[in-house]
Amino acid sequence: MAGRKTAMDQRAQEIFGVACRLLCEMGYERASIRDLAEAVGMTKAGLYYYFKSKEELLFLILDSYMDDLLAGMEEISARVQDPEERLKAYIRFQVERYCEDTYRSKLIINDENCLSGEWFQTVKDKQRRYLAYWRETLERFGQQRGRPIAHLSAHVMLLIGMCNWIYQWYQPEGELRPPELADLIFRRFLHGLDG
Amino acid sequence: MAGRKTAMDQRAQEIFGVACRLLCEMGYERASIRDLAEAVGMTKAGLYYYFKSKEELLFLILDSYMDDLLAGMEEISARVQDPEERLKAYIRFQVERYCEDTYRSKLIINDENCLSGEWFQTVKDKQRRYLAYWRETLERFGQQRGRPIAHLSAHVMLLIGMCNWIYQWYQPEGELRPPELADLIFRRFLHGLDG
DNA sequence: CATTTTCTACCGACCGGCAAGTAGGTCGGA
DNA sequence: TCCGACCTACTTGCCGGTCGGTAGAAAATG
Repeated sequence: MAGRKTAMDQRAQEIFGVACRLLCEMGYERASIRDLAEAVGMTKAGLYYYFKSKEELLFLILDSYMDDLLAGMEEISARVQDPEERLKAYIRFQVERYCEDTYRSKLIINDENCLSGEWFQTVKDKQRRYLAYWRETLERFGQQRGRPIAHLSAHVMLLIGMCNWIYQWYQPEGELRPPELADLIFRRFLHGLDG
Repeated sequence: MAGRKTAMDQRAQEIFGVACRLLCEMGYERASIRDLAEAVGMTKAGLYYYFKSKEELLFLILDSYMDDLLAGMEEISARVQDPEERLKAYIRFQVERYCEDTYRSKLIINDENCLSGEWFQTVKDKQRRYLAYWRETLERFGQQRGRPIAHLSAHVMLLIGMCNWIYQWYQPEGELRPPELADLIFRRFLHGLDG
C-alpha cells in the first residue's frame, strides 16, 4: 500500500484495507459492494465517492501490490550484487510479502483475471517486469558458476511456483517460521534433497 | 471423467465437457448457465434436466477429477514399489494430467472454494487422500536413503507447488515437452541446480 | 464578527439488467 | 399411450451503478 498511502486519506485507506480482506476471503466475484459497504459501515453509494467502479477498486489493490513488489525487488537488486545472495533475498522477500500481506498476495493469484482491458494489461506488464528480475538473476547465477542454466524460463517458474504455492498451505504461525521456509526453498532449489 | 462415463449418457458427457471448458475459461462465477446453454445449443431450462444446480455441476466436475487423480495415484502405487521411481511416476502423471485435462486441472485450483458445505468437504477429503500418497512416498524415500526428511509436509507442498504452478505458465506445445518437464521437476527436486 | 457560499463526505431511493431456478407444456420415438 | 428430452415463459432476488439531495465543516464575503 506504500505508494498510495500519501494520496489517499485515512478513510480511503480503511476502505481499502477492508476491501482487501473481503475480496480475498469471498473472492472478487462473490463479494458484492453491498458486502463491502456493510463491512466498512457505509452505504453502497457512499463507497462510490472513493472509487469509480468495482473493477477499479480491484485494479487499485492489485496494481498497488505489484508496485510494492517491484519496489522491493528493485531495492534488493540495488543492495545485493552477488546473484546467489540476491536470489536468496528475493525468496525471503517473497515469503515475507505473503506473510505480511496475505490478502493482496492471494488476490493477485486468484483474481487477477477479473480485470479487463487496460487494467489487466497494466498489471500483467508489471508481472512481466517482476519475472524479469528473477530471470536475470538466475541467468547471472548460472553464468557465475560456469554452468549456464538450460530452460531458464522453466526454472524461473518452478522456483516461483514453490514460492507462490505457499498461499495454498503455509501458515506463518506453524512450526516453520518465514525465514526458515525461505531458507528451505532456497536450499532445495539449489541442492535438492541432497543438500 | 472416467468414473462417470458409464452412468451418464452421451449428451450428458457433451454438456459436461463444454461446461469444463466454459467454467475454466470464464471462471465459475462469471460463467452463467445461460452461457453454458448457448454453448451446448440448448436452453437454460433444458440443462436442469441433467443437473440440479450450478453448484452441483461444479461439484460433479471437481469430484470426478479428484476420482481420476486418485485412481491414477493408486494405480501407480500398486505398480511401482521403489519410492524414487514412484515419485518420478507421480510427477509424470501430474504433468500428463494437466496437459490432457487442462480445464479440470485449472478449475480445481481456481474454483474449488466456490463449493460449499458437504460438497466442499467431499472434494477436500479427496485432496487430503491425494496428498497422503505424496507424503507417504516421500517419507519412504527419505527412509530408504537413510536420511529422513525434516519438515516432510512442507517438502510435499514445495514439490506439489512446482507441479501445480505449471497451470500458470506451461504450454505443452512449447520447446519443453511434458515428459521432459516432468523429468526436470524430478531432477530439480532431488538434486537442485547442482544435478 | 456575522452571514452567506462552497465543499466534503456521505445517504436513501431507485434503475435496468441479469442471475439461478421453476412450473408446466410439447413432441418425437418406443 | 407414455416417457424421456427438451422448450417457453416466468418468478424472485441481487447485482453494479446512479441520482438528487443534505448535514456540517470550512472558506469567502460584507
